[in-house]
Amino acid sequence: MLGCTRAVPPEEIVCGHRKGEAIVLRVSTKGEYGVRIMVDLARHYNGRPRSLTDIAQVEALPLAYLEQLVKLLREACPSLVTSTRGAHGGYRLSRSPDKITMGEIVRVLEGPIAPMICAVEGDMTQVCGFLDSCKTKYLWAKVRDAVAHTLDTMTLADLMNESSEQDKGMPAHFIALSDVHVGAFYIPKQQGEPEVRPLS
Amino acid sequence: MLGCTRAVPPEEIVCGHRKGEAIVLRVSTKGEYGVRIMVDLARHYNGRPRSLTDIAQVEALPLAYLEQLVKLLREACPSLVTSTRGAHGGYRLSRSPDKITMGEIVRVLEGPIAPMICAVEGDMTQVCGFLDSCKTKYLWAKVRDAVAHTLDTMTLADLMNESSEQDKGMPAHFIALSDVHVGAFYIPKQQGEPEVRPLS
DNA sequence: AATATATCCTAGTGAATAAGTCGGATTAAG
DNA sequence: CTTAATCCGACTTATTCACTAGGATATATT
Repeated sequence: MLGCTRAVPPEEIVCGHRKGEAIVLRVSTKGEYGVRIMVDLARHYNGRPRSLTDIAQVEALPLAYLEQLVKLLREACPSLVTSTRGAHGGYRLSRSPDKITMGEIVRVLEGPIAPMICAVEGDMTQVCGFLDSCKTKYLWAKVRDAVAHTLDTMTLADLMNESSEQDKGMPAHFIALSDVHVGAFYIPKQQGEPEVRPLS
Repeated sequence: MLGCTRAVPPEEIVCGHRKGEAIVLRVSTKGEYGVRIMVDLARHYNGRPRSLTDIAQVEALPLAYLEQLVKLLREACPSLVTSTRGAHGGYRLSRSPDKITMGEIVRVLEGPIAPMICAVEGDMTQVCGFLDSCKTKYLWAKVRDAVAHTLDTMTLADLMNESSEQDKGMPAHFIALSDVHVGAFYIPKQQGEPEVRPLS
């Protein structure tokens, strides 16, 4: 249901990612697409294994790239998805959605949460001998903990239920510094009919 | 007092940034060095203007690069630093440290806070017409708000006072996923004596 | 058995960004 | 009038990102 790829030469229009947009604390497409995969799998939790081909088509994302991401999800310890090979194969969540936190997913896909490597999760005293005199350490550690807390207290099941209340306005008590407006959307060229018809 | 540059070919050792380290929600050197400049200026708040040459030497960062960053701080509206040109010139904070939030600094240096552009600060409804069916929007918006709240509720003055209590152990209730160990540090080759003697 | 449809695996690649570098112009203090 | 500083913009290089390519293997259906 989503049209959000990066490789869009003609019009350069995407959803979660676009080129040349200067924002901070970015999550790469690995994290974005990987979370999408997990949401899709959660949606089909009780059912036959779901193929990546289907996910790629519905989300309008490149299949070969998703294969790399799902590999990370499968090889994680403990694993997040299980696969069945062959025809009618596909992927399933290896646990129920309420047993999977978003922090787990994001860390598997993107690595530890840290604004910079001297503020990586866990013990930091080994990282930089200067840290005693480094006031900025405290700042980045606080940012890291805020993000980690947000991700670790939300499960995949929580996310599935959180689709309605956000529509009636977020708090939005922070200053809007950006002014992004996109008027059209990328429709991947497919051999058949595109089943997504965005913003006509 | 710090040795933390990126361009370190021989040994590849830095503080806040190192190459090839897979972490998520990264802040670039622009943000890191820029915050350092502000901390330095806050430390010298009541005094003669402080030259970038001095800051570059003390922090062991490239002067020409810092010039680009301080330009952002100066041209911001409202401005964060003011400059006086000529000999014995330099920079000063344009406000007292308790009137400057870390959020303001980071946004000036790095742009709006957003894990991805469809979760940029402010109104998001224009960004993606698919968002109704996009569960992941809620996740990234929450991450963004957590970061923004952390940065917006901390002033530069707060950061100056926060050097002691962090030493006696952070909460550290999050899982350590990384295991970063650095044994040595970069000492920039200077013509004279290096006044920083790290970890010897 | 053959075919179609999946997962699985490793390299490679082009574009974009990050992180500086370089050369010079302007301004003011001593 | 020399020195030390800010100011400015173009250029460069390394790294990372976001894929693409080309297969090998496994299994359900015909």
